[in-house]
Amino acid sequence: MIQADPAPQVEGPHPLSTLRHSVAHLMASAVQKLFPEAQFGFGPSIEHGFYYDFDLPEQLTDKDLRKIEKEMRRIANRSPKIEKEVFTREEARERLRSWGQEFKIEGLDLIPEGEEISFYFHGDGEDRWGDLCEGPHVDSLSEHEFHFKLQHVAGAYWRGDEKNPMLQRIYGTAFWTKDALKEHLEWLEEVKKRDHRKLGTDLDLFSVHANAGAGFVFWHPNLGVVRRELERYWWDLHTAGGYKPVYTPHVSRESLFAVSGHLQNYGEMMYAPMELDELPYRIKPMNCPGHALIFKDRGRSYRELPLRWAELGTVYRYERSGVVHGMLRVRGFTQDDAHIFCTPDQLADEIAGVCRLVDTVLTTFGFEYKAYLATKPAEKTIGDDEIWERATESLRQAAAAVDLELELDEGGGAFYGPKIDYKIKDALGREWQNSTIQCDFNLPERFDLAYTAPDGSQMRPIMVHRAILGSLERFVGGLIEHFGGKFPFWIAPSQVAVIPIREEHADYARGVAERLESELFRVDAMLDAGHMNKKIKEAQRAQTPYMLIAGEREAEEGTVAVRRRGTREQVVVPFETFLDMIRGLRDTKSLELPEPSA
RNA sequence: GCUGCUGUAGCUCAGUGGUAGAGCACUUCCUUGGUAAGGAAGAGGUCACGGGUUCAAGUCCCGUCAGCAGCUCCA
Repeated sequence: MIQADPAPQVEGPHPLSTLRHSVAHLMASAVQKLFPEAQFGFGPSIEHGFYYDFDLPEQLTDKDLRKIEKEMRRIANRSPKIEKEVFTREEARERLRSWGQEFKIEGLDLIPEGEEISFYFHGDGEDRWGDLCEGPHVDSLSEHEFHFKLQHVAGAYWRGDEKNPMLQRIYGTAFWTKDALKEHLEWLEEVKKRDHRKLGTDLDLFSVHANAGAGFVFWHPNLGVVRRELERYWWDLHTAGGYKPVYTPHVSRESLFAVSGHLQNYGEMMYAPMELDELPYRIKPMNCPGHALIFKDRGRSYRELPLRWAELGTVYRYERSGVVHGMLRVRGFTQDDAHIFCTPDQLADEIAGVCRLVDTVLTTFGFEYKAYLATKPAEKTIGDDEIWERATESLRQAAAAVDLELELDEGGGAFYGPKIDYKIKDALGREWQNSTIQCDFNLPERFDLAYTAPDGSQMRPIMVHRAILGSLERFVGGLIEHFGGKFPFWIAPSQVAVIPIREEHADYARGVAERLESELFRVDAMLDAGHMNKKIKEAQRAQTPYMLIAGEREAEEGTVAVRRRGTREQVVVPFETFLDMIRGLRDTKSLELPEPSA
């Protein structure tokens, strides 16, 4: 995963965000010049640039963007100053009305009473243009002091509400120097190359099919290997962590989801019922009801708790057609789900255990993450204040116990309990939620779960939902981008390519390949009569971590010429030395790809 | 779901209402090569799908499906 936009945030006379906001104004004035009927929405600076929303009589195309850029340059060439003017609310309203800017008038009404109301103007004569805006802005718009590019146009709802009309949004970016802009654009190209959808095709990892439906992922053998290694690792960790495997059906009677409440609260995300023997059945959107049924199957004692049950459970959810995205947002996916049934006293320890597990897994893949504590929402919650406070405190304690820093997400909890969410970043710098730890007071109540306490009374357990990878689809999609297709040795689809120099060396090469295979390494034995150079190229293309090239000398000495992914140099070492090295890489799940030392 | 764009060979993409194209990949033969493209020949197509306009549709129109950039919503 690309860590961050490497474009240097070159020090200009103002912060980059101020420049970008001013360029957004410049763009808006150019748009008004070209489309006098334009209505204006909002036009802020954003992480990598800026946008401005317009209501226009015609649909913009990329061609229009070039025209607008040209007009922006013409205006900027006159080095217009940007000037601020303070208005009273009534003056502002009057001005906006005279300009016929309905959206802006709505914007004016959003400004709280007592706050300063300002306009920013730039340009002279016919070019004069002003906008209701709190600023700040750069002093002047001279084209020699900054560089910009308009990137694309997209629809966006007025004030982000899908009930409102849709405006046209133009995205652009701006920097103080030409080099910084260039570097940013190159970074965007790099991001595109690492897109998991592109690599998914290039490396033969996965596919989706119009004929199967949007949002359903087909894992090809190469990615199947990655998944299987990941699952093996996951089960090893969970077995060691005291989790027991459970398996629950994909389809259940609808009444189960009425008990769990999913039908009422989550119904629009669920697939339509199917009828069997005149009863409605549903495909599961979550695994928790099944786990609750297992808990409830017999009486439970406090002596059994905590119970930790894990399932790689495949669920199906209806996602709106416009939101599906490669492997990152799909309609059928497998959660690395587990539920912990425990007493309130055990909660903090259990949470701490999960936090440790999350850290172990995310660190193994070199992910950086942030954790958020999501607390009780303002309304519509279940459970009394005391249990909320106690659970929230347990989450805090647990985090403190494992030195996990929590950012507060006030009121961001589920209606059924507080939670800790983890977020990692993808190649575009977008944050994706993967790991989550959620306390649930609701489901135990709905299913009337109980255990017998030491005093013989029936007590309600707390149920902790937790996922570490989130879903295998999203996590692996993230992994592809994180590593740019260059998987670490232990999960790489093909780990070692074996290439004889000439056909007569194929016997020695075959011996090498068979020895590797006997130790369960994944070997691409390229033993046919083709050209060595072609095989090297093919192994490079496939991102195979190591190539072993064997000719006469190697066959005589029992060595291999090792060529490491991403390099052109070879190191000749005894085959046994290489074997020892890769055993170590596999066993330690190393992220490194070292050169063997002779 | 909404706005806009796109859909031609495995991949990347040309294609002006009148015979379906290129490069790479693939197959076969030749080449026996010490670290990223040796040579020749061949095969490969429901131009996403359905309807319409037209003497004639990959090309124009409508619909459906899928993809892309966003908005909105989520693992």
